[in-house]
Amino acid sequence: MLKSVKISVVAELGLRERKRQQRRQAIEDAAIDLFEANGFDATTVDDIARAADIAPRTFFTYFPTKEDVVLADYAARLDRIVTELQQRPETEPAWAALQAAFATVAADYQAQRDQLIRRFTIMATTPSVFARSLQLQAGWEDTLADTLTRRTAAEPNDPTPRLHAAAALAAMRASLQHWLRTGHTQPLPKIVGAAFDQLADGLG
Amino acid sequence: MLKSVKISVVAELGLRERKRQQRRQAIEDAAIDLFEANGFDATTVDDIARAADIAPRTFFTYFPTKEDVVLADYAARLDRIVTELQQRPETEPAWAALQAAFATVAADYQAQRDQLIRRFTIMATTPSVFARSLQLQAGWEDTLADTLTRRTAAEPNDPTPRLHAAAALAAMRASLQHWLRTGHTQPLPKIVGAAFDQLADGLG
DNA sequence: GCGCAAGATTGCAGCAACTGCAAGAATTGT
DNA sequence: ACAATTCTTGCAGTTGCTGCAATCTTGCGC
Repeated sequence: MLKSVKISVVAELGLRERKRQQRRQAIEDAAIDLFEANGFDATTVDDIARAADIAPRTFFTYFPTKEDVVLADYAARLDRIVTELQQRPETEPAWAALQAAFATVAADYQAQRDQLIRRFTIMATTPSVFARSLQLQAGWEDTLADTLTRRTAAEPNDPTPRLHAAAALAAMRASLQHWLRTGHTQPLPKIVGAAFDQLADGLG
Repeated sequence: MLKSVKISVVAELGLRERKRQQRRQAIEDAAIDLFEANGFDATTVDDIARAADIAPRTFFTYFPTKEDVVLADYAARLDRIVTELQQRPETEPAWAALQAAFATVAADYQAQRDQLIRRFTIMATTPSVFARSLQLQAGWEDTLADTLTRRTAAEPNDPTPRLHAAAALAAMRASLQHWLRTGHTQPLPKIVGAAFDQLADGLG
């Protein structure tokens, strides 16, 4: 009976898939706890496996690298931005559309504040994790640039979309850093909005 | 006699230092050749050591990671930018000063075209090298933001200098990518200048 | 020139991330 | 209940990178 309730609520996921998600969550939780307690580098994959009650080998069927545990839902975030971007009216200028898309992500961040701060803190203090996040962001830049190129019907080699994408990500990154440094007192969407405005108005 | 000539020309470096630089160069050359021939990942440090005629262990007294061979003089480049930036008149607006500083680096790049293209090509096709370069650039961003903060006498928590630094690096990166993609036909300084202008004029 | 101090190279042993492979266990549809 | 599919796991191996201690090379004062 419990089962039938769950199934009806959870949109009919098989036992397999449900277990998989549970396990993934268990690994994440165990890993983040260990990273906070002992530091990222001092925590081995074997440690995580022990804490999450799986075989060490199994870890790598859930995450490609140790770093990716910290950045678990980065990929989903990009999808979100691209979707928002594509839903913006075609007549809107590229930069305004970007600003709107990033505003929703900033709101997401703000809503999941505590979750994210734990992860960002690990990221900010662990070079290898930080490097991995930059690598993922570079992938975002490519995708965003492509999306903008298509949106604005620019020539394939026009550098403008890429510059827009790069500037937007830079604004987001600078804003996040400022948000964390100032103890996340101001609301993140406001900071991000201000950064975008500053770039829109020109830096000269 | 050859020796005495060399010494007088090379500003009197000791035998020790000269040998060190030769060896470093030998490692770099051997490594880049192997990377191009077989790919970065398929080349082991042992391979490089063998080709450069050193012990494997010695490699790591010259380069902290395998990736750093490809990015050998990245650090020197940052010094260059910061020095240029500090020599700009204090009255000049921050963005204009940044533009001038990056213009000289763009000219350097253009001058060392062939050398750099080999390295950039490896970088662009090897995720781990690319990640490492982003990591180094993040360090630049910190240094540049600090320099600008001091220059403009901004409050320590003012996000503007960081935004400027991030935007400048984004412009440089986007320009470089465009330069490479278009077969480095246009002069790099021109591309970089245009990107800076675009940001100066505003993206709105 | 000679010998001693400083610095560089090297070999060894070891750790940890990650991979391919194949055997065994669980889950699924019938 | 059985067969097919998929997932977990153990094993063995590769590679990057590190600390340490021995050995060799260079620099320098005499």
